[in-house]
Amino acid sequence: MSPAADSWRLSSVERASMTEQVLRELREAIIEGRIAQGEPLREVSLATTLGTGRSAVREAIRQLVQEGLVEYEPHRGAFVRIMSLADRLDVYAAREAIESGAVRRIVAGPPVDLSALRAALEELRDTARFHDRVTDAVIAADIRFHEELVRLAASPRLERAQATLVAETRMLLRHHPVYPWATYISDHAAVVEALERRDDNAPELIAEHLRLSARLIAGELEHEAAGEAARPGDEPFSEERGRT
Amino acid sequence: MSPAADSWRLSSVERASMTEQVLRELREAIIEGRIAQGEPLREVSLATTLGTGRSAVREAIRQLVQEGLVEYEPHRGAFVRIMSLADRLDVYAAREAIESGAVRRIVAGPPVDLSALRAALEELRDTARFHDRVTDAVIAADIRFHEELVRLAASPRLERAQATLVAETRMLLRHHPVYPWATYISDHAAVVEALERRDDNAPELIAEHLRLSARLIAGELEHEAAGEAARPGDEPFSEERGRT
DNA sequence: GTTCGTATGGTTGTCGACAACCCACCAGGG
DNA sequence: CCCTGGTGGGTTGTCGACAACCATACGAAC
Repeated sequence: MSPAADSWRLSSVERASMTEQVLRELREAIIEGRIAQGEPLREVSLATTLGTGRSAVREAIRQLVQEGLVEYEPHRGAFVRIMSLADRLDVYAAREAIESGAVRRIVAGPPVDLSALRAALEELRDTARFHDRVTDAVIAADIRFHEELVRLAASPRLERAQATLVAETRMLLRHHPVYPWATYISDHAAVVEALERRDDNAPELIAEHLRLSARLIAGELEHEAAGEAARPGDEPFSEERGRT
Repeated sequence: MSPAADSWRLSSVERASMTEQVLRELREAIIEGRIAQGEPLREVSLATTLGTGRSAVREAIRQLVQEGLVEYEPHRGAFVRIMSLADRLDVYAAREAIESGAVRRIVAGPPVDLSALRAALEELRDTARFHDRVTDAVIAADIRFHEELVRLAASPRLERAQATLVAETRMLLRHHPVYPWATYISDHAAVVEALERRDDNAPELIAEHLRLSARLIAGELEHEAAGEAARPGDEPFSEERGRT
């Protein structure tokens, strides 16, 4: 009955189900752009190339639909979602609602332990210090910080809502224009400090941070919109601008 | 090539896939409490009773997991989620973030057409007038209003986030204590009026409305928590209090 | 030329079968 | 008595097969 006789504290090893593996593989492939936007995801084709059955692929695709990376049309199949400018802005609009809502909840509720968030901030600082551009490590640290932030609100449903936006966020960050580093770090630090003071302005700080990111994304693409000039907010972002 | 030769404007009739039918059936059964909380959802059993195969049931269950009605443990199966008091409060906490975020977006953005929202409000008024207690019709009208509200924010991702909370909301409303009707209607009306004035206080109004609902739910159950007094926020809400 | 019907290849929707797995039970040894 | 190891029933994980379906191309009739 001694529940803690295993004092080595080992992290539970988890076997990955077939669906899980396929899910990860497809998600990474889409985020990294190895599968182009608009491309169809054929079940049998993917199943054979991944060396698995259709069921696993099907379930993985269903999950990717939830994450917004894939679009599904009944009897027609799944397609890698084409992210219009409006879509990219919407990711940040939704994140603004969720994350600022979470922060609002944190400052309104009882005091919370901020150590995990501070640690995430430090890691973000260090990672950014060693990378002069937006690498996967920086992206991971950034996501981590925002996840830790929402976690403090102690709302499983807000966490879930945020989780469905993580994949899209990662995708966008990969194509993010250079963020002014000083501002980037200080934005995050400001949020932490505001939380330490239990400042009512904290929700607005995180919101403003996200709005800035959104504006950068919109700004980067302005010349594209100017080039086509037809229907702004409808062009996929160019993965291969300048290639071939 | 004349795309509008069919001037009758008929609403697209949609055949329901097997999965869709199973999904609806299970969802209603859970919301109405015909399947008790904690009850396991066995795939073969459900498949045979519903006269379908396991695939349909499986996919439906996956969707219900997303909607928060069902909990899933790998290799163990699916179980109707047991909603603790904390869970019920969390539904409203998440809704507060999403809906007040949506309203914040509406008042910050360009003016929008409020006619649909006004219509929803009227319908809510009329429905409530003819029902002295919380019926399915009232619930539907309420949900409709809040959906219309978020819709005005023109954010697909916020709509999606809200959609995942609709099922749980319906479930909670069915067991909602009597809401003071006058306040109930005026709360909604106040939001619409604030939007008409493009009032900065509109987000706070909807947030307060949701907080009131949450408090009512918490209040109703206080004596239960007092009765057990052990771990508050962990008891499922009693479907059969006073029966048999 | 346009419209309709029809054939056809490829894809998804749905199903049942088999393997992998979890869990409760029981027997045996310390 | 407690722990270990094995066993069996029931459930999920995964797969391939067949049916239903969609889109296109190709004629035929007007």
